[in-house]
Amino acid sequence: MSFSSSSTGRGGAIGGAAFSPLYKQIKALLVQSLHAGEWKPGESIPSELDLAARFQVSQGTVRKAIDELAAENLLIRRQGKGTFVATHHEAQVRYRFLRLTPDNPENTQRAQSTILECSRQKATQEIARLLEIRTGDALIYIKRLMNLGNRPSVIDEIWLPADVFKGLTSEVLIHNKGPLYGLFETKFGVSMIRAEEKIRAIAANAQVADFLNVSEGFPLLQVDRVSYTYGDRPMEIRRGLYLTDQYHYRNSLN
Amino acid sequence: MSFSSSSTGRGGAIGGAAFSPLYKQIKALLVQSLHAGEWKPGESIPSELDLAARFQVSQGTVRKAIDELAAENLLIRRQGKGTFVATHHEAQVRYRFLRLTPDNPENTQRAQSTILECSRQKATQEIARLLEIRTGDALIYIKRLMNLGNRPSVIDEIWLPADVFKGLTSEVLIHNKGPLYGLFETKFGVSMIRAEEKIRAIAANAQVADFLNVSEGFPLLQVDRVSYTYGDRPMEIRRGLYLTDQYHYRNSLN
DNA sequence: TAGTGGTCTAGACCACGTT
DNA sequence: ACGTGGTCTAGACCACTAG
Repeated sequence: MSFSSSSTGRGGAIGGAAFSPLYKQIKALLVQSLHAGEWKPGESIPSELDLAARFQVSQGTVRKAIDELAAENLLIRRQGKGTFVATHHEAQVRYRFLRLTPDNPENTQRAQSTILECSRQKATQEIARLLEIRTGDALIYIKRLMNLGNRPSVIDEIWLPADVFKGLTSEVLIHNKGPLYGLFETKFGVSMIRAEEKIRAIAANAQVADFLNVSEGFPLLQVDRVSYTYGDRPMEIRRGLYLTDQYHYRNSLN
Repeated sequence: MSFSSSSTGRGGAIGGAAFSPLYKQIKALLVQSLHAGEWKPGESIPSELDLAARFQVSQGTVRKAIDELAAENLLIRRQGKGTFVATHHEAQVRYRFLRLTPDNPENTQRAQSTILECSRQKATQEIARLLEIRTGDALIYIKRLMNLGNRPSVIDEIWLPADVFKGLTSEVLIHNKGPLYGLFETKFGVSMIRAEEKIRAIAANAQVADFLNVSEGFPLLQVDRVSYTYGDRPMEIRRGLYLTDQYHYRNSLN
């Protein structure tokens, strides 16, 4: 295929004329296939040469598209084996989105969660805004307690759009082993690929203090998260309260 | 230059025989030049073709080396202009390593800092370990109060190796406009390129509460940071206490 | 041995910024 | 018009994994 500006080929803009390189267009097509479920989490995608033939471009162009998707953790490259769709199942012990780490690395964090509640709610204005749905739309609400190293350490409140997570009940949650995001992939076809968090220090209220075995007013980390699937669609709101006297939230700055 | 395994070319291992691609070797040479100060923060480095000639490799190989350095924020590419050494000066308003953001984005955070203390200390065992120096080595200790939006919001304590930051006094700090890391680049030739943070929720003690205009016991974010220069050498320890009732620490997960 | 991703090259042309 | 980074191609060969 020849290379030219946006008026040519896939993804040409209608009138804006924003230049979009070929590999970006290929990348968008790959994401589209991922979103459509053509290749599922954990599976391998076709080889670079196969994709090059399919899209009628050179291997190098496919390569660059895959490179970016691998950098964004949508795909995982394995030399000699192939390129695989990222999954929250493999990360198993090391929860991909949980940045809580023991101060003392010897304490292997055996995570274990207890469902405290699983009910239906209607979306408040705030949650509707974040999930890009309408106020009053049906939500599934989950409240759970997580133990790290046999000690209650995290309380999570989770809000999900009910239409997408139809059939998500307390029973399903209790039977689930491993990360919640793994369940979302397997049972509901929702892959979480990115999240934004806002972190604050707050004081534990009476109820929370009771669950976490601390006194009322004890300082906790409040982590407000919005998780996104393919195409930057928000799919989950989560508020986590972390006990950070023996754990900390780790972060890298570049 | 031909392409072969580690026994060939620059960077060949002595006996371990770990394979190192050419572009990784070029990358290491570039970092070496950056560290040596051949190109200073804000300046441009030679063009890709010049570097290709200098290292006797193809432009594509130099390109891949620069790509990775740009991804790590050591270099900044600007189409049509050149490739520049990253600096903490340009980031000016948007402090590169400060993740504190107003809950209400309208509140433009006018940062302004007051030096509370600048003295000499000897390294404790803990700080010596983190800075990879010896216990008892000379340190410069800085304590400062930062105002965001005309409200005291952050208290920082900073520990620096005295031999590297010779001549860093209270006067120098007070006269400095802009980010501290900009001062480090200009006056001491130290470029901070990466940092690791550990975040916890703690209760304000009496002294801190007084500085931040809150009551004792008020929940604060405690951010412990280690900053690194070229070659992963730790060069700064920092403990920040953040008031997060109107601000939050933002983070992206991938 | 075959297939996959990973590296390297050489050359052509495009987009952007400056002169 | 020129120089810079950005995109694309085609082809060769290397490294890793599996059958």
